[in-house]
Amino acid sequence: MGGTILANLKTLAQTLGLSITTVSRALDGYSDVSEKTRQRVRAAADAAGYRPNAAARRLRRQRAEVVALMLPTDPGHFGPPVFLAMLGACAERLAADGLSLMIAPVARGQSELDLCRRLVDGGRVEALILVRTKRDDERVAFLQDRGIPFVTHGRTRSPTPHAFVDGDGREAFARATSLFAADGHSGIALISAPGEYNFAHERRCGWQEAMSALHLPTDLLEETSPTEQGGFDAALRLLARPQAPTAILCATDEMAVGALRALRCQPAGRDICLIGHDDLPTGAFTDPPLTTMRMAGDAVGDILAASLLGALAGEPAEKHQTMLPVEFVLRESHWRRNEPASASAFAGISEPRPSTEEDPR
Amino acid sequence: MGGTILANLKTLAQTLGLSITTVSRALDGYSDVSEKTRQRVRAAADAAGYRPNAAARRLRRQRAEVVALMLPTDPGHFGPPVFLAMLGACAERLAADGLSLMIAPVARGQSELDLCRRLVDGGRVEALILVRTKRDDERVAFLQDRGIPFVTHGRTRSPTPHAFVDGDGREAFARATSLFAADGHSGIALISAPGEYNFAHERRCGWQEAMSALHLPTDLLEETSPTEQGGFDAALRLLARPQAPTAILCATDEMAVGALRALRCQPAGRDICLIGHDDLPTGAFTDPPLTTMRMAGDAVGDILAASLLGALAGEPAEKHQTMLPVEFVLRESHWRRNEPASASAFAGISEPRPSTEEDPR
DNA sequence: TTTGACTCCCAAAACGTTTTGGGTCATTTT
DNA sequence: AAAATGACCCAAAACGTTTTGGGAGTCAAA
Repeated sequence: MGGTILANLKTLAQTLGLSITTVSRALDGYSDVSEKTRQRVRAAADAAGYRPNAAARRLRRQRAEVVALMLPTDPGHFGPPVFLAMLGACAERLAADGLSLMIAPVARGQSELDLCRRLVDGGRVEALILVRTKRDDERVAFLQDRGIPFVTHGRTRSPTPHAFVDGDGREAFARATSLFAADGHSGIALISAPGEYNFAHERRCGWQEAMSALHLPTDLLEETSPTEQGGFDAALRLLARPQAPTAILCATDEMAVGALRALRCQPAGRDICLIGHDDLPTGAFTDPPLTTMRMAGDAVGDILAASLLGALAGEPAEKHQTMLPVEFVLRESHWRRNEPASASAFAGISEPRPSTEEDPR
Repeated sequence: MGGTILANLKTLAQTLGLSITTVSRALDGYSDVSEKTRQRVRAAADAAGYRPNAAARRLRRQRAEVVALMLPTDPGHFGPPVFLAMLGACAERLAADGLSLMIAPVARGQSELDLCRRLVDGGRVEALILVRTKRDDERVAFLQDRGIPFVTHGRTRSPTPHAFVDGDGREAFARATSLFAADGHSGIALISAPGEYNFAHERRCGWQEAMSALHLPTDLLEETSPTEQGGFDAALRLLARPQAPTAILCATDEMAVGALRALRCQPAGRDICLIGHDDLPTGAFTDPPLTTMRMAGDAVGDILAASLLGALAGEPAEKHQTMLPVEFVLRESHWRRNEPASASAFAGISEPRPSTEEDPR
């Protein structure tokens, strides 16, 4: 119960018979105040429940002490399951360094760049976290031009390097394609998300490169919105082709769930193999259970925060470019139902450690 | 384009040959600057990309312009599916009123009250959003004592009223209990979450009151942690009782999913009816698909923000106490598998509008 | 001419910190 | 005895804004 509503340096100084300067320096641990008075000040400050006023400190220090995370609100948004945990971990790590995490949703009809500007120009933020990067992301260019530290979740094609955390979707989709081929598939389709998104581009490249290396045609491609509906529609279109695929890769699990539903509708669809990406919890319960992939490393939020702190400390961007491996989560949708699962080429790959969605039995 | 890195009122004033005061007032639309100069100022400000420095403004105005949402990080956390959308909507609504939403996770080993104090005392926040309230929530008492505006997601037992948004879990659980009874059940169990949480208490009361009204015993009760594992364990314990229940109510879907798994393990379990609460997406895919309930009204985030703005404007708390009805989401887990679904008393209740998880067929 | 009203502008005082550039003693060194 | 060193402390300036309390003109009414 400190008593008074506000506790200033001024009131503290008056109470103690010291100057504001001395009180401030005492609390900040400068060496030019005696040990005795330092303790006296600490005690008084604690008793009064004193906390330096954030606005005043930020004004004087010219540091916002805030980092914003730009939250996309459009469909195919950043997937909930990991996201919230990531957010929490990130905020927690940042808080340990005196930084607050604020959520900046892009308002309807507002451009992401505008929001970026608003945040930076008002001195409201000191650094930014960008998710769902585009290949050519105008926010990245802007921030680099302005010299504002930032880290992205997902790479970009920016000529000047920047800090990022990303999964190796290209390698993962190439691997999945090869494994499908090893299982005897030759018509391997890709349901891709819009190519402007970097993650979609990478995954498509992985599929394309693997198909080319296998001398298989790369025309079994559908690009659609990264939503369940998009996946549903795209799968129907694939099935309607004269040469329908026997295996499908989906850029995201959300799309994969939609595709799976489409496959269940069509008699020819039930035998088609399918793999998604993201490890949405829902995938464990689809029919058949969805085989998928996920970025390894549970602490993406942590890495994001650490990289940002590095960028803030002026460390070179190259030191904070984290590529996380992508690991498979094998369930059932990837193997041909008329053959034993153990005969699949996928059966040879190493199993990931159990996910948190594990059956508690 | 703008040119210089910083744009002050000072530099603007110098450029225009005006005083700082005039520039400031012109931009704020005061009536005591001429229309001509106002336009001149606007133009110059826009050209320079001027935005008032947030820290300075906040210092002068003694307003943080920030509201924090305390994010629980412990198990049985706030459910992802609604949460992220809610967060975004809330932030968006607040931004429209010039407020930023910051995420304040309670760090490991830190008390929620401490965090509250830290936020308030440093003038870092102007108002707070509390989720997962306890019946006797120390944060509520603290904030009321300090006169800090806040809104909670979930009620509390606080003697002085405060703004909240909550679902009527008591009524919903009572109704579910009655409907189970109408279906011929007499052994209706409740797997409850810790009673210190207000939502858990309400739901338990609903069940208890309905059971008492029906002259049924209320000893088929298990209290456990609000996690999948908790639900799993509790269901096993219920099955092991001499008088096992024939129907089970679960305080949350997460617990219900665990319980469902437990029921599948036991031969006697497969005939037991079960209902959860929260409408987790996962529930649509469990075996059997989970019947559940959810808070109606898609715009909880919006209401939360609006109530907070009301509280900030000094409006009486009573004006911002929103009780949302809870609606059923009927799938399969609630009816006796050996009878037609249409024979169930549940079949008589009105169907909710389709959820976003609807099959796109 | 004085008075008042009205229009447009401004100097200066906050807001609460941090930091610069000393200042005042006492103690030691020349 | 004078000068230098060290240990403590402080006044005042900045950070960039908003707001208070006028001040200078102009014009119309007394």
